Amino acid sequence: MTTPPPFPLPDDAELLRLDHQICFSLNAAARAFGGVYRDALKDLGLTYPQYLAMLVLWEEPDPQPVKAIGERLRLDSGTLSPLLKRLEGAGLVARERSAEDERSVVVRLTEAGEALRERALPVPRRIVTATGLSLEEALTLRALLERLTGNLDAAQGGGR
Amino acid sequence: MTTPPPFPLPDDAELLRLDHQICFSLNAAARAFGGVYRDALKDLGLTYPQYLAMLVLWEEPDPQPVKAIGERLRLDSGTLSPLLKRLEGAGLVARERSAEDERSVVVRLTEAGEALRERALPVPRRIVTATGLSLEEALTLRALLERLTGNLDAAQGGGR
DNA sequence: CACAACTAAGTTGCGCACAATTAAATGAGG
DNA sequence: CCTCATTTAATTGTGCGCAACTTAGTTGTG
Repeated sequence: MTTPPPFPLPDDAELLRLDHQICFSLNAAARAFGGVYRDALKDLGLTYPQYLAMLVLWEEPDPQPVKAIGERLRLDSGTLSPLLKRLEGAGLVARERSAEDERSVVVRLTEAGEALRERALPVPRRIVTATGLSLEEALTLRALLERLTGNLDAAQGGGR
Repeated sequence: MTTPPPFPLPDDAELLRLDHQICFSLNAAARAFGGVYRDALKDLGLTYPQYLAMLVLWEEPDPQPVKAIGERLRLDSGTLSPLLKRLEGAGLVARERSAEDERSVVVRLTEAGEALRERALPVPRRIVTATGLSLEEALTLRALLERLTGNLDAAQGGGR
Protein backbone atom coordinates (compact mmCIF):
# COMPACT_ATOMS: atom_id res chain seq x y z
CA MET A 1 0.00 0.00 0.00
CA THR A 2 2.54 2.55 -1.10
CA THR A 3 0.93 5.91 -1.47
CA PRO A 4 2.27 9.04 -3.06
CA PRO A 5 4.10 11.00 -0.43
CA PRO A 6 1.82 13.81 0.66
CA PHE A 7 4.90 15.81 1.39
CA PRO A 8 8.58 16.03 0.79
CA LEU A 9 9.23 13.33 3.31
CA PRO A 10 12.52 13.89 5.01
CA ASP A 11 13.80 10.43 5.52
CA ASP A 12 12.19 7.06 5.69
CA ALA A 13 13.51 6.09 9.05
CA GLU A 14 12.57 9.47 10.46
CA LEU A 15 9.04 9.32 9.22
CA LEU A 16 8.68 5.74 10.31
CA ARG A 17 9.58 6.61 13.84
CA LEU A 18 7.21 9.50 14.12
CA ASP A 19 3.98 7.61 14.14
CA HIS A 20 4.68 5.47 17.15
CA GLN A 21 5.49 8.57 18.97
CA ILE A 22 2.18 10.12 18.04
CA CYS A 23 0.08 7.15 18.92
CA PHE A 24 2.22 6.62 21.94
CA SER A 25 1.92 10.26 23.01
CA LEU A 26 -1.78 10.02 22.45
CA ASN A 27 -2.10 6.99 24.67
CA ALA A 28 0.09 8.55 27.31
CA ALA A 29 -2.01 11.71 27.35
CA ALA A 30 -5.23 9.73 27.52
CA ARG A 31 -3.92 7.75 30.47
CA ALA A 32 -2.68 10.89 32.18
CA PHE A 33 -6.17 12.32 31.77
CA GLY A 34 -7.48 9.14 33.30
CA GLY A 35 -5.40 9.68 36.38
CA VAL A 36 -6.57 13.25 36.83
CA TYR A 37 -10.19 12.30 36.29
CA ARG A 38 -9.79 9.42 38.69
CA ASP A 39 -8.77 11.85 41.40
CA ALA A 40 -11.47 14.35 40.51
CA LEU A 41 -14.24 11.75 40.36
CA LYS A 42 -13.26 9.63 43.33
CA ASP A 43 -15.58 11.49 45.69
CA LEU A 44 -18.45 10.98 43.30
CA GLY A 45 -17.78 7.27 43.04
CA LEU A 46 -17.63 7.48 39.26
CA THR A 47 -15.09 6.32 36.72
CA TYR A 48 -14.43 8.51 33.74
CA PRO A 49 -16.57 6.46 31.32
CA GLN A 50 -19.36 6.44 33.87
CA TYR A 51 -18.98 10.19 34.20
CA LEU A 52 -19.32 10.52 30.45
CA ALA A 53 -22.52 8.52 30.50
CA MET A 54 -23.85 10.71 33.28
CA LEU A 55 -22.91 13.81 31.28
CA VAL A 56 -25.00 12.58 28.40
CA LEU A 57 -27.95 12.14 30.72
CA TRP A 58 -27.41 15.44 32.48
CA GLU A 59 -27.31 17.28 29.18
CA GLU A 60 -30.45 15.62 27.89
CA PRO A 61 -32.41 14.53 30.92
CA ASP A 62 -35.17 12.81 29.00
CA PRO A 63 -34.98 9.03 29.09
CA GLN A 64 -32.68 7.83 26.34
CA PRO A 65 -32.24 4.43 24.77
CA VAL A 66 -28.91 2.70 25.23
CA LYS A 67 -28.42 3.02 21.52
CA ALA A 68 -28.52 6.84 21.67
CA ILE A 69 -26.02 6.95 24.51
CA GLY A 70 -23.77 4.60 22.61
CA GLU A 71 -23.82 6.80 19.54
CA ARG A 72 -23.00 9.82 21.61
CA LEU A 73 -20.05 8.12 23.30
CA ARG A 74 -19.08 5.87 20.40
CA LEU A 75 -19.50 2.81 22.56
CA ASP A 76 -21.39 -0.39 21.89
CA SER A 77 -23.62 -2.41 24.15
CA GLY A 78 -20.74 -4.67 25.08
CA THR A 79 -19.27 -1.77 26.97
CA LEU A 80 -22.41 0.12 27.91
CA SER A 81 -24.56 -2.69 29.25
CA PRO A 82 -22.34 -3.53 32.21
CA LEU A 83 -21.47 0.13 32.74
CA LEU A 84 -25.12 1.14 32.94
CA LYS A 85 -25.83 -1.78 35.20
CA ARG A 86 -23.22 -0.49 37.58
CA LEU A 87 -24.74 2.98 37.47
CA GLU A 88 -28.08 1.36 38.16
CA GLY A 89 -26.58 -0.56 41.04
CA ALA A 90 -25.29 2.73 42.42
CA GLY A 91 -28.82 4.09 42.25
CA LEU A 92 -27.98 6.82 39.77
CA VAL A 93 -30.02 5.64 36.79
CA ALA A 94 -32.96 3.39 36.08
CA ARG A 95 -33.31 1.15 33.04
CA GLU A 96 -36.53 -0.15 31.65
CA ARG A 97 -37.79 -1.64 28.42
CA SER A 98 -39.45 0.84 26.17
CA ALA A 99 -43.18 0.36 25.81
CA GLU A 100 -43.25 1.33 22.13
CA ASP A 101 -40.29 -0.75 21.10
CA GLU A 102 -39.62 -3.70 23.30
CA ARG A 103 -36.15 -4.11 21.86
CA SER A 104 -35.09 -0.78 23.27
CA VAL A 105 -34.02 -0.13 26.84
CA VAL A 106 -34.43 3.46 27.96
CA VAL A 107 -32.19 4.92 30.64
CA ARG A 108 -33.24 7.77 32.87
CA LEU A 109 -31.74 9.57 35.83
CA THR A 110 -32.99 8.79 39.29
CA GLU A 111 -33.27 11.59 41.81
CA ALA A 112 -29.88 10.60 43.17
CA GLY A 113 -28.50 10.78 39.66
CA GLU A 114 -29.88 14.26 39.17
CA ALA A 115 -28.61 15.33 42.55
CA LEU A 116 -25.12 14.14 41.72
CA ARG A 117 -24.93 16.76 39.02
CA GLU A 118 -24.43 19.48 41.60
CA ARG A 119 -21.45 17.71 43.07
CA ALA A 120 -19.98 17.17 39.62
CA LEU A 121 -20.08 20.84 38.67
CA PRO A 122 -16.61 21.74 39.99
CA VAL A 123 -14.98 18.84 38.15
CA PRO A 124 -14.53 20.43 34.72
CA ARG A 125 -12.71 23.46 36.04
CA ARG A 126 -10.36 21.22 37.93
CA ILE A 127 -9.56 19.36 34.74
CA VAL A 128 -9.10 22.50 32.69
CA THR A 129 -6.63 23.77 35.26
CA ALA A 130 -4.75 20.49 35.25
CA THR A 131 -4.25 20.54 31.50
CA GLY A 132 -2.27 23.77 31.76
CA LEU A 133 -3.11 24.54 28.15
CA SER A 134 -4.09 27.92 26.88
CA LEU A 135 -7.43 28.23 25.21
CA GLU A 136 -5.75 28.58 21.87
CA GLU A 137 -3.68 25.47 22.36
CA ALA A 138 -6.72 23.55 23.46
CA LEU A 139 -8.58 24.54 20.34
CA THR A 140 -5.66 23.63 18.11
CA LEU A 141 -5.34 20.30 19.82
CA ARG A 142 -8.99 19.49 19.58
CA ALA A 143 -9.12 20.40 15.89
CA LEU A 144 -6.11 18.21 15.15
CA LEU A 145 -7.54 15.32 17.13
CA GLU A 146 -10.86 15.46 15.38
CA ARG A 147 -9.23 15.54 11.98
CA LEU A 148 -7.00 12.67 13.01
CA THR A 149 -9.89 10.57 14.27
CA GLY A 150 -11.82 11.19 11.08
CA ASN A 151 -8.88 10.14 8.96
CA LEU A 152 -8.19 7.04 11.02
CA ASP A 153 -11.82 5.97 10.97
CA ALA A 154 -11.92 6.42 7.20
CA ALA A 155 -8.72 4.42 6.79
CA GLN A 156 -10.29 1.59 8.72
CA GLY A 157 -13.43 -0.34 7.91
CA GLY A 158 -15.08 2.97 7.15
CA GLY A 159 -18.01 2.87 9.50
CA ARG A 160 -17.77 0.37 12.37
CA MET B 1 -19.66 15.06 21.20
CA THR B 2 -21.30 17.23 18.62
CA THR B 3 -20.60 20.82 19.41
CA PRO B 4 -21.05 24.07 17.63
CA PRO B 5 -17.80 25.60 16.48
CA PRO B 6 -16.36 27.44 19.42
CA PHE B 7 -16.30 31.10 18.56
CA PRO B 8 -16.25 33.95 20.99
CA LEU B 9 -15.84 32.14 24.22
CA PRO B 10 -14.17 33.75 27.15
CA ASP B 11 -17.27 32.50 28.85
CA ASP B 12 -17.22 30.26 31.87
CA ALA B 13 -19.75 27.75 30.69
CA GLU B 14 -18.03 27.55 27.36
CA LEU B 15 -14.67 26.96 28.94
CA LEU B 16 -16.10 24.34 31.22
CA ARG B 17 -17.40 22.38 28.29
CA LEU B 18 -14.15 22.38 26.44
CA ASP B 19 -12.30 19.97 28.63
CA HIS B 20 -14.58 17.03 28.13
CA GLN B 21 -14.25 17.57 24.50
CA ILE B 22 -10.51 17.45 24.68
CA CYS B 23 -10.32 14.37 26.82
CA PHE B 24 -13.10 12.87 24.81
CA SER B 25 -11.41 13.69 21.51
CA LEU B 26 -8.23 12.27 22.91
CA ASN B 27 -9.87 9.02 23.83
CA ALA B 28 -11.64 8.83 20.52
CA ALA B 29 -8.39 9.34 18.64
CA ALA B 30 -6.61 6.75 20.77
CA ARG B 31 -9.35 4.23 20.07
CA ALA B 32 -9.35 5.04 16.38
CA PHE B 33 -5.61 4.39 16.38
CA GLY B 34 -6.33 1.14 18.11
CA GLY B 35 -8.57 0.06 15.29
CA VAL B 36 -6.02 0.87 12.61
CA TYR B 37 -3.24 -0.85 14.51
CA ARG B 38 -5.48 -3.83 15.08
CA ASP B 39 -5.87 -4.21 11.34
CA ALA B 40 -2.19 -3.63 10.66
CA LEU B 41 -0.99 -6.02 13.35
CA LYS B 42 -3.49 -8.81 12.86
CA ASP B 43 -1.19 -10.74 10.55
CA LEU B 44 1.59 -10.53 13.10
CA GLY B 45 -0.64 -11.79 15.87
CA LEU B 46 0.19 -8.80 18.04
CA THR B 47 -1.93 -6.31 19.89
CA TYR B 48 -0.79 -2.71 19.95
CA PRO B 49 0.64 -2.86 23.48
CA GLN B 50 2.45 -6.06 22.58
CA TYR B 51 3.77 -4.34 19.48
CA LEU B 52 5.07 -1.50 21.65
CA ALA B 53 6.89 -3.96 23.86
CA MET B 54 8.42 -5.61 20.81
CA LEU B 55 9.47 -2.18 19.51
CA VAL B 56 11.36 -1.56 22.71
CA LEU B 57 13.17 -4.85 22.31
CA TRP B 58 13.81 -4.34 18.61
CA GLU B 59 15.32 -0.93 19.26
CA GLU B 60 17.55 -2.16 22.04
CA PRO B 61 18.08 -5.85 21.44
CA ASP B 62 20.09 -6.48 24.57
CA PRO B 63 18.19 -8.27 27.30
CA GLN B 64 16.28 -5.74 29.36
CA PRO B 65 14.69 -5.99 32.78
CA VAL B 66 10.92 -5.69 32.99
CA LYS B 67 11.48 -2.54 34.95
CA ALA B 68 13.27 -0.85 32.05
CA ILE B 69 10.55 -1.79 29.59
CA GLY B 70 7.98 -0.48 32.00
CA GLU B 71 9.71 2.86 32.27
CA ARG B 72 9.91 3.13 28.52
CA LEU B 73 6.22 2.37 28.05
CA ARG B 74 5.00 3.91 31.30
CA LEU B 75 3.49 0.62 32.36
CA ASP B 76 3.79 -1.25 35.62
CA SER B 77 4.29 -4.93 36.28
CA GLY B 78 0.57 -5.41 36.71
CA THR B 79 0.20 -4.76 33.01
CA LEU B 80 3.55 -5.97 31.76
CA SER B 81 3.80 -9.30 33.51
CA PRO B 82 0.83 -10.92 31.79
CA LEU B 83 1.63 -9.17 28.51
CA LEU B 84 5.19 -10.48 28.49
CA LYS B 85 3.94 -13.91 29.45
CA ARG B 86 1.73 -13.88 26.37
CA LEU B 87 4.68 -12.83 24.22
CA GLU B 88 6.64 -15.64 25.78
CA GLY B 89 3.81 -18.03 25.09
CA ALA B 90 3.91 -16.91 21.46
CA GLY B 91 7.60 -17.74 21.40
CA LEU B 92 8.69 -14.19 20.69
CA VAL B 93 10.59 -13.45 23.89
CA ALA B 94 12.26 -15.31 26.71
CA ARG B 95 12.25 -14.26 30.35
CA GLU B 96 14.75 -15.26 32.95
CA ARG B 97 15.90 -14.12 36.35
CA SER B 98 18.93 -11.92 36.33
CA ALA B 99 22.04 -13.49 37.82
CA GLU B 100 23.31 -10.28 39.40
CA ASP B 101 20.01 -9.26 40.92
CA GLU B 102 17.65 -12.10 41.57
CA ARG B 103 14.74 -9.69 41.94
CA SER B 104 15.05 -8.66 38.33
CA VAL B 105 13.68 -10.54 35.34
CA VAL B 106 15.39 -9.82 32.05
CA VAL B 107 13.54 -10.13 28.77
CA ARG B 108 15.23 -10.93 25.49
CA LEU B 109 14.10 -11.62 21.95
CA THR B 110 14.01 -15.15 20.69
CA GLU B 111 14.96 -15.86 17.10
CA ALA B 112 11.29 -15.81 16.20
CA GLY B 113 10.98 -12.46 17.90
CA GLU B 114 13.87 -11.05 15.93
CA ALA B 115 12.50 -12.52 12.74
CA LEU B 116 9.14 -10.88 13.31
CA ARG B 117 10.80 -7.51 12.97
CA GLU B 118 11.03 -7.94 9.22
CA ARG B 119 7.33 -8.53 8.94
CA ALA B 120 6.62 -5.52 11.13
CA LEU B 121 8.60 -3.12 9.00
CA PRO B 122 5.74 -2.07 6.70
CA VAL B 123 3.43 -1.34 9.62
CA PRO B 124 4.57 2.19 10.47
CA ARG B 125 4.15 3.50 6.96
CA ARG B 126 0.65 2.11 6.88
CA ILE B 127 -0.13 3.98 10.08
CA VAL B 128 1.42 7.21 8.91
CA THR B 129 -0.69 7.04 5.78
CA ALA B 130 -3.82 6.38 7.78
CA THR B 131 -3.34 9.44 9.97
CA GLY B 132 -3.53 11.71 6.96
CA LEU B 133 -1.56 14.32 8.84
CA SER B 134 1.21 16.36 7.34
CA LEU B 135 4.59 16.18 8.97
CA GLU B 136 4.11 19.63 10.37
CA GLU B 137 0.75 18.79 11.86
CA ALA B 138 2.15 15.64 13.35
CA LEU B 139 4.94 17.55 15.00
CA THR B 140 2.56 20.16 16.36
CA LEU B 141 0.28 17.47 17.71
CA ARG B 142 3.07 15.56 19.33
CA ALA B 143 4.46 18.66 21.00
CA LEU B 144 1.06 19.59 22.37
CA LEU B 145 0.43 16.08 23.63
CA GLU B 146 3.73 15.90 25.42
CA ARG B 147 3.18 19.22 27.09
CA LEU B 148 -0.30 18.12 28.04
CA THR B 149 0.87 14.84 29.51
CA GLY B 150 3.56 16.61 31.51
CA ASN B 151 1.05 19.06 32.91
CA LEU B 152 -1.48 16.38 33.77
CA ASP B 153 1.14 14.22 35.45
CA ALA B 154 2.29 17.18 37.49
CA ALA B 155 -1.27 18.03 38.46
CA GLN B 156 -1.69 14.52 39.75
CA GLY B 157 0.24 12.78 42.48
CA GLY B 158 3.42 14.15 40.92
CA GLY B 159 5.18 10.90 40.24
CA ARG B 160 2.38 8.39 39.77
C1' DC C 1 25.09 -9.36 62.27
C1' DA C 2 20.21 -8.23 62.69
C1' DC C 3 16.55 -5.86 61.21
C1' DA C 4 14.06 -2.33 58.98
C1' DA C 5 13.34 -0.08 54.59
C1' DC C 6 13.26 -0.48 50.00
C1' DT C 7 12.90 -2.61 45.36
C1' DA C 8 11.38 -5.85 41.42
C1' DA C 9 7.94 -9.01 39.80
C1' DG C 10 4.03 -11.22 40.22
C1' DT C 11 -0.94 -11.82 41.58
C1' DT C 12 -5.72 -10.47 42.30
C1' DG C 13 -9.70 -7.83 41.47
C1' DC C 14 -12.23 -4.41 38.97
C1' DG C 15 -13.61 -1.80 35.06
C1' DC C 16 -13.22 -0.60 30.22
C1' DA C 17 -12.97 -1.70 25.00
C1' DC C 18 -13.99 -4.67 21.44
C1' DA C 19 -15.13 -8.90 18.67
C1' DA C 20 -18.35 -12.44 18.19
C1' DT C 21 -22.45 -14.51 19.34
C1' DT C 22 -27.26 -14.86 21.06
C1' DA C 23 -32.13 -13.56 21.89
C1' DA C 24 -35.98 -10.98 21.20
C1' DA C 25 -38.66 -7.66 18.75
C1' DT C 26 -39.68 -5.13 14.58
C1' DG C 27 -40.68 -4.22 9.73
C1' DA C 28 -40.93 -5.32 4.82
C1' DG C 29 -42.41 -8.35 1.07
C1' DG C 30 -44.58 -12.22 -0.76
C1' DC D 1 -50.70 -13.99 7.59
C1' DC D 2 -46.08 -15.79 7.45
C1' DT D 3 -41.29 -15.69 6.49
C1' DC D 4 -36.94 -13.29 6.68
C1' DA D 5 -33.65 -9.66 7.10
C1' DT D 6 -32.77 -6.00 10.33
C1' DT D 7 -32.42 -3.80 14.66
C1' DT D 8 -31.52 -3.51 19.78
C1' DA D 9 -29.52 -5.31 24.01
C1' DA D 10 -27.26 -8.52 26.40
C1' DT D 11 -23.70 -12.02 26.98
C1' DT D 12 -19.14 -14.23 26.51
C1' DG D 13 -14.30 -14.16 26.02
C1' DT D 14 -9.82 -11.75 25.53
C1' DG D 15 -6.68 -8.24 26.61
C1' DC D 16 -5.32 -3.78 28.62
C1' DG D 17 -4.65 -0.46 32.67
C1' DC D 18 -4.43 0.34 37.33
C1' DA D 19 -4.78 -0.11 42.44
C1' DA D 20 -3.71 -3.00 46.20
C1' DC D 21 -1.33 -6.64 47.96
C1' DT D 22 2.22 -10.50 48.16
C1' DT D 23 6.75 -12.58 47.72
C1' DA D 24 11.45 -12.56 47.37
C1' DG D 25 15.77 -10.36 47.13
C1' DT D 26 18.66 -6.25 48.22
C1' DT D 27 20.48 -2.39 50.81
C1' DG D 28 21.25 0.58 54.64
C1' DT D 29 21.78 1.34 59.63
C1' DG D 30 22.50 0.57 64.26
